[in-house]
Amino acid sequence: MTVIEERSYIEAARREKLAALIERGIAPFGYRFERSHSAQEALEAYEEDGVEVSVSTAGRIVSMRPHGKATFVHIGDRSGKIQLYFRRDVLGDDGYELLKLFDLSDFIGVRGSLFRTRTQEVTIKVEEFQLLTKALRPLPFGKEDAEGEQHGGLTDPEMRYRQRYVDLAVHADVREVFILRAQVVRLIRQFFDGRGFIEVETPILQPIYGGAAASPFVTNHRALDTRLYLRIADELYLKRCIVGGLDRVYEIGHDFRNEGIDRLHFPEFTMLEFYQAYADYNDMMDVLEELISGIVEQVCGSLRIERFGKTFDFTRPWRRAGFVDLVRQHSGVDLATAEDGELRQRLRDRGEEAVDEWPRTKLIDEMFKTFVEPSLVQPTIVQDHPIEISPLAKPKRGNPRLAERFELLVNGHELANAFSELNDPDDQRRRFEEQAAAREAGDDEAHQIDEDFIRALEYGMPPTGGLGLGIDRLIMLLANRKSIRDVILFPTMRPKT
RNA sequence: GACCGGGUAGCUCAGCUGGCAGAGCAACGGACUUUUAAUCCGUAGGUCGUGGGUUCGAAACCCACCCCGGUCACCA
Repeated sequence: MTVIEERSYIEAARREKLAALIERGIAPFGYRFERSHSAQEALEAYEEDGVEVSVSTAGRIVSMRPHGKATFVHIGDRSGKIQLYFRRDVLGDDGYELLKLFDLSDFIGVRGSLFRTRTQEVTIKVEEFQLLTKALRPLPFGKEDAEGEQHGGLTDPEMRYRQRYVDLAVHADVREVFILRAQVVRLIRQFFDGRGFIEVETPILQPIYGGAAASPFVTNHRALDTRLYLRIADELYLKRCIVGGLDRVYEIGHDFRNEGIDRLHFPEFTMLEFYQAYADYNDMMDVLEELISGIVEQVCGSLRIERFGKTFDFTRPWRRAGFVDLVRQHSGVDLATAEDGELRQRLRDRGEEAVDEWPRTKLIDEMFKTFVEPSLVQPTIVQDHPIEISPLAKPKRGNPRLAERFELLVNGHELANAFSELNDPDDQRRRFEEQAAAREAGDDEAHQIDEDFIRALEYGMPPTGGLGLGIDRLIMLLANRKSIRDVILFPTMRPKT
């Protein structure tokens, strides 16, 4: 009893109804219900007045308008909403009285026939109904007026992320984002399966992390008494698959990077990586264009899409531009000849601080991010990065100071990164050693030396093109969402104390 | 990590220069058989993020802390 007294008066009222239901022998948490139609299907099944169409459907009560001896209720499922009409003279006194024990958010199942109300809304005239689940907490359903304007509802971002189930239950457009996400992932799998790729799963817990420049999460395996890292990329294991003769592989999975959180970054995110033997980075550009333009067209119905108040055109071919050329055009600096001091000065002029501690690799990267990235709105392939910032890519044919690498940028954000994969084990060892030296010098995001990976390359890896694509950022673009958290179902939050 | 903004009823929010903690929706009771932000009458509902301080008096002012958002930093 004290427990109930400590609850809010609203929950207490629902608990009282729960008790009243049990007293009447009604199970408040049902087992199943046979539906003949979803809400949407029921709306479509209506023919005309006088034609009897009987339907059984179920859903959550999202609005209720009692009028004495008749009551209007809307229930919703994933397909949409439908109105129910309960009449005392149809359901009998006892049956109709039961409605008073129902609340917003309860799940019910109904059977009845379709008709149109005076206001022309297709509605089920309920002949039988049953409670399927009693909700003990109310969902904050707002109200929608005639103009479709929302009143009330749920806006607190903290609750929307912490209790995503509430956000989903209340906002159809949030459900749409995750339905779209599932559709995109399905299209990706179809794309690669249709091209002779096989989907593989590589370790998430790794004794040595690599394949990107990032800080890892560290954990411990008790039985092996060993330190393990959560992967920051799939890359090095997928290339081992190529060494082993799998020829074309892809993986869709989570990578983990122990970094800050902002609109574009989240420590646990979804990456697609694929590797194709006997291909180079030019082939990867074609594959990527085909993949992305195909998804955009199938999901959005057009290659030109309006997002974030801009128009993006994914019609092939996309613009292609050289990394060094772009930096020269936007900053006047030639990375081939510029000294570190000049780069530092240019960045300092742009308000960057702490530039004195940055190694050259970081300076190059920042030059691009600061001067070039914001201006690349339309899909752009940026290619041929300086080799020192690309330790896993082959040198460019004809210019060994550059790497056969490209990134796809859309709306000033990196979406994908690809190489002609470095397959010379001695060169790979030298690159790792440079990385190790950088680590010594304090760059704790530089690669560790992965001896097993080098050994794999020594057995011989065919020429291979590889690519990584951030799924979350792709979904953000397609779903028109500004924050990566809006495309992740349950974003980790700091625990409440 | 730094700075800015926020945390008040179940939800959305107001609360001025310190003076009895409010509204709409939701809830509860009543009326109402085609309503749809239903309407009408009535009732109840609060650890004002937490802990200290100033004051006759603090939701408001001061200090510390917690949580969220944004910007920056970090982050290919």
